[in-house]
Amino acid sequence: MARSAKRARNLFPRSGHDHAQCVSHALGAAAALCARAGQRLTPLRQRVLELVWSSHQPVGAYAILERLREDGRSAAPPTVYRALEFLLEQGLVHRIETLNAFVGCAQPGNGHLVQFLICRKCGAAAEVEDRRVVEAIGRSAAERGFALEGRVIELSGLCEHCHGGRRHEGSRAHAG
Amino acid sequence: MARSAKRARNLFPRSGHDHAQCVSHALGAAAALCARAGQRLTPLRQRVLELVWSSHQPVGAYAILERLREDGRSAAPPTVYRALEFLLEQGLVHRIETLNAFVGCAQPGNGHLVQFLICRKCGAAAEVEDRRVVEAIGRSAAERGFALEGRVIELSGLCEHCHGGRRHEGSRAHAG
DNA sequence: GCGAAGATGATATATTATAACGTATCTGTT
DNA sequence: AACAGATACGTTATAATATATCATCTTCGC
Repeated sequence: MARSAKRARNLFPRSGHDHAQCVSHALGAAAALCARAGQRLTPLRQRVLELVWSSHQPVGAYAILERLREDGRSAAPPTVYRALEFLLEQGLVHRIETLNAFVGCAQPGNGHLVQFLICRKCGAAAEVEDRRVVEAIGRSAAERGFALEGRVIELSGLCEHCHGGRRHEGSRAHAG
Repeated sequence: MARSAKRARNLFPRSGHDHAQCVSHALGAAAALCARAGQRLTPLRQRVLELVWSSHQPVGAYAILERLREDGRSAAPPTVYRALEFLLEQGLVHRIETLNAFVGCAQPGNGHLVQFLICRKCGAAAEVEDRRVVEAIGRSAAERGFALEGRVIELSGLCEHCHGGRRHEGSRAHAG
């Protein structure tokens, strides 16, 4: 299934990781996807995407707005929200409901059904796509006669770097 | 065990159901729980709880505020938010993140880990507690070295009453 | 009744998000 | 190149949601 390579990816990158590469990878993928979809990744939209990717912590719309103004642009809330709306539609960013904030999509173009792990200490949000979770939720909804359309699954806690590296309590997994 | 009786409960009550009973049941359970916990369910808090329970649709804080004012009370946003904070702490109401709104807890005092099914047509939110979903999520987090603390699981779609009674269709879904 | 803790009142403001309308830019066609 | 329609962006105003702060009142244990 060629999944093992993907699992090796760092969910919560270490603070020392090469973040410039995260950004350039995301921007490259976005450009490719928009080109394929016939959508216009304008300079403004690209810049907003870049700002969303400025870290692995979800970013608020007004934080993005400030940064745009620091760029010297004239920008107002709709400037940011419209760009974000576009990026959400293209699947390039996700909205984190519990934070009213936005984070770059780690696997754009996958048509994925994702969950988020959100560390309350470092603030980072990791995108996870666990088939078993998606299936359990799908079954749960179906059994109750509910025609499922959208899923918001946001899990808070402490990431691997923020809780002393102790392994979880209760399940058998080796990981890493 | 002894779950089957509970499963018979209507997730999404019919429009014709006896809602007064939902409310009085909720208020009674709340009074009992607060008494046991040594917490004060003041008239204001009780009234806010009653307003949250005014339907099975999540209610916004400002809608509650208006109703309080219609009661003749002097009320301001903090009035409502403080009461809601109390009710959330006691597990008597839930916050629906995707709606910025609040809904009564169907099973208070259970220490439950719940999911919500939210109908985009009728607006009702049903509280679900599916062990398999909770377990799948717990395993997913644990395998990734994430110390799970909080779960927000909000599923949108059409409830049994709003999609013609058809049973689910394989649950194909959109990207995020 | 007294003092401390808790709850509410009241004012102000912060934060997040959208409506509405005008202008500019891009795209495809002639 | 000129045009027309569609799309994107600028701008102003305002809506919707949430919290900070301090004063007052109530309740509870003593």
